[in-house]
Amino acid sequence: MAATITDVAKVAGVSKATVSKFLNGTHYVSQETRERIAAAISELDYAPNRVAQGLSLKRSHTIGLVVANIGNPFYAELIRGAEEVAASRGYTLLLASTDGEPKRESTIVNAMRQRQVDGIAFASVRLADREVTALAKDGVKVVLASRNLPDAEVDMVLVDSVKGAKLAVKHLIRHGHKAIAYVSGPLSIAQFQDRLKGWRDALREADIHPSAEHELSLDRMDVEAGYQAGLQLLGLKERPTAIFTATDNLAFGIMKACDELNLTIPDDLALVGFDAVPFGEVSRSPLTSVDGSGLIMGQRALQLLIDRIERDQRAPSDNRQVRMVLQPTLCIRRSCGCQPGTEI
Amino acid sequence: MAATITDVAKVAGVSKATVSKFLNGTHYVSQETRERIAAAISELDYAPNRVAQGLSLKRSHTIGLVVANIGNPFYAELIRGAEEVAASRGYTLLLASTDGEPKRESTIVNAMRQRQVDGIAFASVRLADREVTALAKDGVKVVLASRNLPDAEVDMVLVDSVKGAKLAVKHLIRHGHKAIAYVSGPLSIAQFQDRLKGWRDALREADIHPSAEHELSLDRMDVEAGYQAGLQLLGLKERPTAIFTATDNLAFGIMKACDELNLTIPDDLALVGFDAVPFGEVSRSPLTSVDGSGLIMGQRALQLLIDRIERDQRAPSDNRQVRMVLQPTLCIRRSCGCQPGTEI
DNA sequence: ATGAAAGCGCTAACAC
DNA sequence: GTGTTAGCGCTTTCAT
Repeated sequence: MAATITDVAKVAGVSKATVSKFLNGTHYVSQETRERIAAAISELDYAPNRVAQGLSLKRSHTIGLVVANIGNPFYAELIRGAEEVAASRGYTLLLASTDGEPKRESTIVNAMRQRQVDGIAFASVRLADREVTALAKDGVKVVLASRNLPDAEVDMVLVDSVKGAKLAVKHLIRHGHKAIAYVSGPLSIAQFQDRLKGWRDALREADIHPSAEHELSLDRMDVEAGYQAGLQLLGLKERPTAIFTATDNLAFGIMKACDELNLTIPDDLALVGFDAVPFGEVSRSPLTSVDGSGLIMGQRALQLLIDRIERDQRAPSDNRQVRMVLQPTLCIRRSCGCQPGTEI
Repeated sequence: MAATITDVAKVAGVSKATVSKFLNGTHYVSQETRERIAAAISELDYAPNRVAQGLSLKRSHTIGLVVANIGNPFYAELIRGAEEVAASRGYTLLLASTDGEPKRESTIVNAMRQRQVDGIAFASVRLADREVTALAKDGVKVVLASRNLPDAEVDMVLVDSVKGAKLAVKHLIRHGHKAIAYVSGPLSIAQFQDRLKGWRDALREADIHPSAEHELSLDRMDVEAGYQAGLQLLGLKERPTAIFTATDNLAFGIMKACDELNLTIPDDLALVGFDAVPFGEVSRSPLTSVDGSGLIMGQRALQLLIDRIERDQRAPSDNRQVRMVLQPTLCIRRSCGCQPGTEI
């Protein structure tokens, strides 16, 4: 149905090779034949078949993006950023979501490799450091977005989680809180470890010793999980007066729990999240949150990845690993107890 | 680097053709050679190159999904549904977002065609009916998800918007409201026209004659747009006591406006949205909304599309167009004025 | 400056 | 049952 390079060549009265050269500007083509080819192309409405091109060139101009859960607004933002730079640089995204299942993850990686993606961006890794490193060694260009595998030898972009958590907790302390709980995502994820550390450090520096019951780690990070955690925490004898959560979704769940228990935020409970998803602006109580910039992370990750892919074209096996760490800021709204105009 | 079918053939001591036959189960292969091939495959860790396969078969097992804006949770849900069935049926998704720009849309379509996608699912079309029809005639399998192009001859799955809107407005009327405004997305989109019609019909049936000022149509559908609309509507002398919005995002914006004006939902203003995105559960006021089921729409759309793609393999050019229309339900929370336990 | 030919990895007749 | 061959649409030496 669609025209091929052979059709164009025929119509223009030249060889496929010449058309190809014209198309890629790789060799000189005389003014006259250039015009004939151009005419043929527009006459036939020809567009190169990227699949064939890919087979020949061994480059698909396609990048795999794997996220844990598209429904989580943090990933949605990240995808948005990724898609934006991919498109602007002539790549398209193959999207897949793991739903947190490690098994799905390797299935996905295989599927992507078979499709000859030029690289893979992971916004979700359950794979071990060594598996990721193995991938990279195997020639697959990899970048980690918002995930920290300390020992994996691949590029990554992440937010300084320790610092972010300290920002959050110190802010809560400044509001006068002492009983500040931490609700975490899976501790197998380094970023959540870091946030835990930030929480601990901030408390220690203020000479506060948290009750063991106030440190909770969940294995999911959806609203429902946060809700359960909220119920648990708020049912304690020693009830926390403030909670810091590892992600906004978890904070939203806590809001739901407060709702049910007729607790008011921030009066009965102060709350600070992590990610600063846009939606926090219109959540039950406007959510104060550490800005992890999903959007920017998605953008940077793809830039890094594409840079590496294209660099590798001419200077194969360049091994400088880059770890880009973004500085977090606190996005202050009202769930922390601040009043408009009188932020502290 | 990666092993090819030729390598496998060599190691197994057979021809490529035989390996291919084994792989696709398309011809009989003797028990013995089957074992030799299997051994070779696992020894070499071979996986077929889908690009080469695609070139030969003219099928990429890839489907393009184009949405307006990934950041909108409605689309996020739709993508989730789409990804789920695509993956389960062995396809992967090429994702692109238009940001509402019609120009980006045709760029995207071209890019996807060059990549030989087996079909395209549009969750966003600014293209005219005839362009979409042209695409279909041109052999591209197309499905519309949550978009209604009345004259396009392609499959579509959508929610009954007229009915959904009536559900919403009647509910508001039952709550005693008479001054019920409608905040719409772009009226160039048929679904929003339908929601407008539903609003009008419901009012007319109740013998209510809406003020012209209470019908607002926006050209974007983000929270910010809703916020502006809210400010405008709530600044009116004849202030509405209830608002029905064409999408949840718009409703969230209105909540923000209420916040700023110190208006309480549902006491000062009742609100009903459309889409029932999960987040409505934890929005400023739990949002009552027409359930448009983004998730289901994404699933169904991909099923339809894949069915058509695969059907077309054996019975080319089957032209029965299918329009699947989902029945909306009202997801009652609290922004409409209902109390837990006493829904009306 | 242009063309002929081989090759990318796979499938599909058609022989044997 | 299995192998030979040609071909999918493109790029790329290597000649000319």
